Amino acid sequence: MSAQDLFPIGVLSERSGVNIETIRYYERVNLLPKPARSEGGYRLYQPPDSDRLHFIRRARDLGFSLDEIRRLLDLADQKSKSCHRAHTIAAEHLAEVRAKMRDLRRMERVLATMVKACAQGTMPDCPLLQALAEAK
Amino acid sequence: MSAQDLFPIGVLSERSGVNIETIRYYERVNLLPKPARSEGGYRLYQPPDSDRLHFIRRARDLGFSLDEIRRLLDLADQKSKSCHRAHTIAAEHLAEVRAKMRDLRRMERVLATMVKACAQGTMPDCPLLQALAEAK
DNA sequence: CTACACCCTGTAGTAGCTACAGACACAAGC
DNA sequence: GCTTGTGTCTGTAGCTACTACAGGGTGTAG
Repeated sequence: MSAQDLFPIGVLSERSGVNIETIRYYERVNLLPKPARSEGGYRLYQPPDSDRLHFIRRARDLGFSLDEIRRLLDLADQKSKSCHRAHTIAAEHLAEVRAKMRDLRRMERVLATMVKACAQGTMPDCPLLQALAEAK
Repeated sequence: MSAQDLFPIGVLSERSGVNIETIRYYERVNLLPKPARSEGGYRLYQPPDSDRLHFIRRARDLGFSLDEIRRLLDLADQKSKSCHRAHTIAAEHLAEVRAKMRDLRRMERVLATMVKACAQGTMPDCPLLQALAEAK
């Protein structure tokens, strides 16, 4: 890795689409390694940092928590990539995503009904507010 | 409202299924009015507080933010219940819920594919980790 | 009188950032 | 050499919606 490959945080931010503050945050919580520094104290990154940040971003987009991502990165760092453990993490996360989808579907149905009832009526009392007030 | 209707926070908590700490938190952020106090400084609630808390809980279950709930409660407090504004709040929230559902569906598809690929293979490199590492 | 459950305030922690303040670094132009 | 502008630094505080204490007072049953 030659010195020409080094770039400051602003460049990393632009390349990855990740906020500068967020990059520093990831460093603080040990998702990104502490990079080299210039004489003036500026962080100097290398292409592998960019790859790692892309990995993080992609996993975030898929809803993985930072803790899950940390574990996935640890696995990716190992030469003997533990497919099994990665599978477990992803499968558990998938189950959570599906659970959240069920929750949202339930909410969506109730909300849609309420909004519809409210749209129709010039009723004495707002049916939407009444529905919320009703005991479960 | 007679004095016999008064009950302490623990009873309110049990009746509503809302944590005691959470009830105090709701008071602090002005979702619940400051209740009367006993001589010893204990909070003393009345049935309307219970209704209000049920309203909050139901709205929370539907994913409304505390800020949205505050506005809904304000509307519900008015005699001339503004159906129109309540409708707007709920419709916007419904749109957010649907947006979140779309996000989750997208995640779900990708995750399901990744998990499946990983389950099958005893491949040289974990396809799940590779998929995460790939540039978008 | 002593347990004991209940309640009080105030503060700090959680996730995942984001937004400063106040200072230093560095390059370009005059 | 100096100024201007942009980039970066650290450290801290803010956001949502709670939750979890610590360290104390209250109220009642035996």
